[in-house]
Amino acid sequence: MGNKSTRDQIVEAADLLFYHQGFEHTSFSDIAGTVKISRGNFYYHFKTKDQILDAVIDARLSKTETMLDAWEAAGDTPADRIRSFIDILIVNKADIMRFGCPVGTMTTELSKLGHPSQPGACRVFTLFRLWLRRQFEALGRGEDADALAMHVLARSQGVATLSTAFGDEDFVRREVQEMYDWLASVIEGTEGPASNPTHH
Amino acid sequence: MGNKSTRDQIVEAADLLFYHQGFEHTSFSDIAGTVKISRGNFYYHFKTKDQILDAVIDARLSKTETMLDAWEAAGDTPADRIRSFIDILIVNKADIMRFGCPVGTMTTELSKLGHPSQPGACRVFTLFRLWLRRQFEALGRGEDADALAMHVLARSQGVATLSTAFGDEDFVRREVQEMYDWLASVIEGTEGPASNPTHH
DNA sequence: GTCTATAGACGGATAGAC
DNA sequence: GTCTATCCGTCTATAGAC
Repeated sequence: MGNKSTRDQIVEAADLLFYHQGFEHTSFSDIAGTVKISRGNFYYHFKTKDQILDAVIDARLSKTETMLDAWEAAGDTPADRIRSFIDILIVNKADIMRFGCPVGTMTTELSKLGHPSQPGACRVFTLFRLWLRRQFEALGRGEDADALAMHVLARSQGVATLSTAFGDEDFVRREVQEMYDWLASVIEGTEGPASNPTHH
Repeated sequence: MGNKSTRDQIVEAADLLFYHQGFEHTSFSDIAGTVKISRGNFYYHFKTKDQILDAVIDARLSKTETMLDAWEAAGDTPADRIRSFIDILIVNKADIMRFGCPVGTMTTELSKLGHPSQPGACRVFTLFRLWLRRQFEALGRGEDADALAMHVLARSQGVATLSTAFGDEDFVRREVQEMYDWLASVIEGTEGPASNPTHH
C-alpha cells in the first residue's frame, strides 16, 4: 500500500530521465537501473519504449491538470493565477537552468524525431494554453485571450531556453519581473503597442 | 575548384542533419549517406563524432559572424538592424516550425547530454547577444543594453519553440509584430513598465 | 583519399525458468 | 512478477587493401 506499484515507479523514473537526459538518450537499462529491476522484467509492464513515453505523457497530463485545478482554487483573482504560472520559472529555476522546460524540450525532441507521440506531448502545452486563456477571458479579454495566453507561454519558453544556455539566474528574475509588469499593463488595459520595459 | 572539399561537404551535411534530427540521433551512416562517401572514409577527415560537432559549431560561428556583419553594413539604423534579427522568424519560418531554432535546440540538447561542447554551441548565442547589445547601445541604451539584447533573444526563442509545438503560422506573425511594436516603444523611450500589447 | 571488412559495445526486444 | 539468457540490429571506431 505504502509502496507504489512497479509500473508507477517505472513511469516516474522514466519521466525524470526523459526530462534530464532526453527521450532518445534514455535507455531501458537507465530506467531499469533507477527502479532497480532487471531489463527483462521491464517488458512485463511495457512492450515498447513508445508505450513508456505515452504513459509518461499521460502522467504529465494528469499531473498538470491537478496543478492547474489547485491554482484555480488557490488564486484569488485571475491575475494571481496567471502569476502562479509565471512563478514556475522561479520555483523550478534550478531544474530549468539545467534541463530546460520539460514540456518544451520534449515536444521539440519528438518533433525532430518525427515521433508519432509529438501531438500527445503538445497536449500538455494545450492544457496550459486553455487554462491561461480562461484567466485572460476572466479579465475581460474575450477577443485576444488566446493570443495573450500564447504570448505568456512563449515568454516562459524563451526564458527557459536562454537560462539553460547561459545559466544566468539574474536574467530569469529580471524577465519574470518584466512579465509581471506586462501583466499589470494588460490588466490596466493600456491602449497601443507594448511600451518600453524598465530592465532594472 | 567548383566542388567543395569532402571535409566541407561533411560539415555542411552534418550541420543540416544535426539541426533536423538532433546531434545524438544523427549517425555517421546518415552523414556518409548524404555526402555519398563510405563510413570508413569518414574517419580520414574526423576521428570522432565530437570533432564533427566542433567543426559544425565553428562553421556556424563564422557563418553567423558573416551574417551579422552583412546586417551591420546593410541596415541604415540600429533599429533596422534589430528588425533584421527579428525577421529571422519570418524568413526561416518553415524550418523553425519543423525543427525549432538551430542554436536553441542544439544548446538544449548538449546541456541534457552533459556534452563538453555545450559552451561552444552557446557562443553562437553570445555572438547574437553582443551584436544586439551594440545596437541597443547605439540607441542610447547604455545601462540596460545587455538586458534588452537578452530580452529579444528570449522572445525569439519562445516563439520558435511554440511554433514548432503548435505549427501555427499566424502566431509567429503576430508575435513578430509584437516585437516590432515593443522595439518602437523602446526607441520612443517610454518610461514605466511594458504596457498592454494590441494582439491584433 | 577512398574503399571494404570487421571489431566491440550497446540499443531494443523476446523466450522461458522460477 | 521477477529473473537470466539471448537474438538481432545499429552504433562508433579501427585496420588495411587499393
